[in-house]
Amino acid sequence: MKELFQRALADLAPILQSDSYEKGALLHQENTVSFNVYFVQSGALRSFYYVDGRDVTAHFALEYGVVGAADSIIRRKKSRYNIEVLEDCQVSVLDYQELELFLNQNPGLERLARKLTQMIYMDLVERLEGMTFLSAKDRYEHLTTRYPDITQRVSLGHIASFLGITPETLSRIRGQY
Amino acid sequence: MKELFQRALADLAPILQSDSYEKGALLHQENTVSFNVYFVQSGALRSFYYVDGRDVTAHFALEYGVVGAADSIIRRKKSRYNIEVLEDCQVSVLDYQELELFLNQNPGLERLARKLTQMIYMDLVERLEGMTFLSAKDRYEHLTTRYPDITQRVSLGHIASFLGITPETLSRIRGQY
DNA sequence: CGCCGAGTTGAACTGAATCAAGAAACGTGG
DNA sequence: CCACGTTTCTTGATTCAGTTCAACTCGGCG
Repeated sequence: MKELFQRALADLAPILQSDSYEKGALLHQENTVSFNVYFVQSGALRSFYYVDGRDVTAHFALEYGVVGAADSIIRRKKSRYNIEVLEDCQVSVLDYQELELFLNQNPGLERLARKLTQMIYMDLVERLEGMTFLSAKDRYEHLTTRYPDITQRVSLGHIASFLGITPETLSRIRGQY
Repeated sequence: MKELFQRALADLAPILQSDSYEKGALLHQENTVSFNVYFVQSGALRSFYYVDGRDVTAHFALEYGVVGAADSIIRRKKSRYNIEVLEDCQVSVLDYQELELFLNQNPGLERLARKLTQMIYMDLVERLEGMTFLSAKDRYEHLTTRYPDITQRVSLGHIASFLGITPETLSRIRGQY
């Protein structure tokens, strides 16, 4: 992922914009349209949505991660997601519509764009598989194996909803060591 | 999806190959490499993999659906998936590597390819969300709403594993009407 | 200090899994 | 076309992972 990320930053530089945000900032609000894709250089963000009043984390983006309102970008409609800064961060922002124009003029970059999408896709496939047949504990361990420092960096409540369990269950899982 | 599917068939015709297969055929076997993408014109297929001996359906592809060994295509490695014909079917087969060459020569089709990928992606997003906070019953109802005839066409065991529940639970859900 | 949100702990409850036994449906060969 | 075996589906009893609700602890911050 990291190499691809770096290449994307380099090759898309002409249409990228660097920005930094503070913890707590809301980069995108549900029910609005946004074509922004954030490439995270440092810090941590998450996207989340509400399910009957309950805040559910859809995705975490740490260093070399990417986050955006995928539904808005793809369907060109208002998004169900919010994007929040969890740690002061430095990001490169890409406007997806600009990207499409840029790709028209630089077809040589199409392959890179495709690869990036594919990585994001495979990530989701893995998560889906985890959700269908792993126990809460196994899902937690899988997450911490992939992102060992995540528990130090984001609140356990957010991790719990990301894993599809309650904060209480997560606490008990963590307790049994 | 349907319109996009039709456009893809038309625009990619030069590199597509029509084929038909009988129920029971195994179009792809795990631990082998395959770059084939099947566009389903009629009939039904599924992809599945094994989790400690248990057969788990990853994806169904009915009319206007698409199926392939995504992991093999993306990572260019042996796949964990099998692809099986559930109903006699007519498909258009696309070799993903050929597609990439074809796209180099026809950059005008890049956008179509991207859209197709995006649809597939959003499908997965929805499924993931369903898995994280819907009950077994709700997931079943969601599936039958989207594909009303699926219960007549594919075995309940396959549907159960697709939904991440046991056949017994599915049977009970269906019984309570 | 004292509050407040985040995390923990406990007890009761519940949705779904498991194990086990039958009942249908299904296709294959006589 | 029927009989048989196999696979698929159903039903029941029990167990278990995870939820819910409620109370309590802790660390930071006004």
